Amino acid sequence: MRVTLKDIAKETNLSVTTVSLVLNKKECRVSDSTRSLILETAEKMHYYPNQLAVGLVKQETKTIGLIIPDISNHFFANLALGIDDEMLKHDRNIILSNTSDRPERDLKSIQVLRSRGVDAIILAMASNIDRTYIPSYKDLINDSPIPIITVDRCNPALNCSALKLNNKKGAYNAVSHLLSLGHKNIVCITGPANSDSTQERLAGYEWAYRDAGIPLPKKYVFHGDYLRHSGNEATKQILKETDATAVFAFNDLMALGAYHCLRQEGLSVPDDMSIVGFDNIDFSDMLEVPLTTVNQPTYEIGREAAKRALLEISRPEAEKQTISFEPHLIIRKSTAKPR
Amino acid sequence: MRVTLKDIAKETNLSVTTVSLVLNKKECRVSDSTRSLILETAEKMHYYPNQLAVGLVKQETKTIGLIIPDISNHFFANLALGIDDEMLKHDRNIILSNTSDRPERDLKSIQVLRSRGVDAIILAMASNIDRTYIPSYKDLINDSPIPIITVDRCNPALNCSALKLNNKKGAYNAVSHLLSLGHKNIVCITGPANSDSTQERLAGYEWAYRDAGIPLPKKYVFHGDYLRHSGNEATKQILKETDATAVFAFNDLMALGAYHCLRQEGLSVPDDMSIVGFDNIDFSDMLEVPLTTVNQPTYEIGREAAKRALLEISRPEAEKQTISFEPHLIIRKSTAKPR
DNA sequence: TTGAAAGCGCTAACAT
DNA sequence: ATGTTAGCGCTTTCAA
Repeated sequence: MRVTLKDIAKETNLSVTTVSLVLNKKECRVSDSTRSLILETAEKMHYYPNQLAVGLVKQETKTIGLIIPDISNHFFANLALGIDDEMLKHDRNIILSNTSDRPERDLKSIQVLRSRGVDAIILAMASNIDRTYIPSYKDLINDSPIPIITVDRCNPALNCSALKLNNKKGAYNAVSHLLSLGHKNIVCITGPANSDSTQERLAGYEWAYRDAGIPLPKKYVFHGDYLRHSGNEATKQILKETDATAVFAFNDLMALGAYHCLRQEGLSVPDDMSIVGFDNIDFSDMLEVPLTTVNQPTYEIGREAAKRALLEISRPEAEKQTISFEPHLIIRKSTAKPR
Repeated sequence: MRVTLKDIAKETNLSVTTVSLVLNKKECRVSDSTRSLILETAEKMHYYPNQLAVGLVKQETKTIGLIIPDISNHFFANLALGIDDEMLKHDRNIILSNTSDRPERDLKSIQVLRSRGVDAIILAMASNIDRTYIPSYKDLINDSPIPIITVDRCNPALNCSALKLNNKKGAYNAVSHLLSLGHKNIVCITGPANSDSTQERLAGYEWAYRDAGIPLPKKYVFHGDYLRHSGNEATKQILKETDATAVFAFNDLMALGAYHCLRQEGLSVPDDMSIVGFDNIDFSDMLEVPLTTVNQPTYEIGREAAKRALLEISRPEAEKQTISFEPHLIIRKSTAKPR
């Protein structure tokens, strides 16, 4: 059995109250002599408080729930790191919940984490949420007794603060860069059609063309699934069906697939084909031809989400807020003038 | 305020005891009618138990602490995933603690997690632990009231179960492969000199040479720090100072650095130089020349660590155990006969 | 078949 | 300056 307040009280012949007061550094009352006596015996007996008990009475656990699709994904790992670093500063811990991108697990996790008394939840929702799930999310999130902050992915029906990259602007930047190099026929490799980010990036693509006053190519949408292989396949199709001079892959993994396909075909990047990615994962600057890509400040988003959670914990009446991060195009070697 | 047992008791005109009994599925006692009444009102009122309270009385929180150096590192992220997946099956959650590879944070985290009542801790210690820290680790870990399982890194002075890859064997396999291709002059790019894994892999290297009855090269140790850049620098040095035909990098990141250096010098892999890595990170098979490397079954190690933790929770008297994972060399395109 | 009461370890309002 | 008491939400003996 661990050492408790009671043990220390007994040892020092003082009351539990006094011990508690001292150990919680409430300066008031208590003489210096008792104070130091208590401090010493606590030290000696290796006392440390039972946070379960503290949490039970204070109704606050100094604990935050983090729900994400896949911790092994570079994006979410960095997000988690940002959150944890920020929480550490505030002596809070995070309880991790990995959903394998399954909506029903999002919902279950929210319940479980609440059961565990977390003070707030940071949620990166599953990507493939079909309509039928939305009401359940709404039930759980709108009017939640604790703050819930969504990151990366959100849904307009949800009444909660949200932090995410301005995907549309990111895509706009990427495509504008290609257009300004002189490319006219730029094609996309998208993510899953029903994902928010795909829609937003596609809108950014079209916006860039409109803005430049250049007509859209006849066919420019090639579907991928955010995994590398799909980038490879889509590129094959692109080579067969179009005379595109540039490819905008909606993430770096698919851009990598495109590289592979082009190499197989004996084509060179960027001489035969320019490529832009999205995400700026670690490896995009370690490639033989470093990849031009849109940076996602994942770690920063994590930190800001943590800060926002903290704020809403201390001020539950605070207005829900949507915080948008501005994308930044990193120009490397995979883009050049068409020849 | 959340719905409590008491609320349900009041609503149904039953006692808290009965409600608790039913909701915990203790089949005994209780008539079918009261049972269903309770079940229904619990459902209706959206009751879910306060795990803090449960934990307090049961002295078990169904919660596991995970202490790792860096969740954004592919290795630890996969480890965490394995652990979480396994824990999910057993309705347990993990509390994450990121240490930035700082030993003092390891120690602090152990305390904090205990304070939070975790039932066990899985610990991947900081890599740069100098002697002065060992006693503190011993104090905290040996005779810990809860099981502590170390993964990846351990220390012989610690009395706890440990899971890790057989690094020596991994290095042996890698170097034997190169030797069998006909390479005689194979050099290493190591990790930090004071790290366990570096020592073990170096021993494996030498073992392979001994085993093959081939004399060791005059100079074969080049120091790196497990980061990419150091692989690049070491390779420059290797080209200048040796006539090696193969490089064994102690991790994939440094192997990547070696690739870059060789390309800069206009040399080709594997024609001019064979390269073997260690870890098998995602990207090692996405390179222009896919990397031959030693696989670490990180996810599996995580799952096994979780299982071990569970076992020691249920049987605290169980003998501490050291579990070694057998490495597996993945032969890709970066190794060939010397020419 | 059901309930009362004690207690897990702690905090905080209220005495003294 | 210090102690008494109640209670956070739950489980669990023991009693009815």
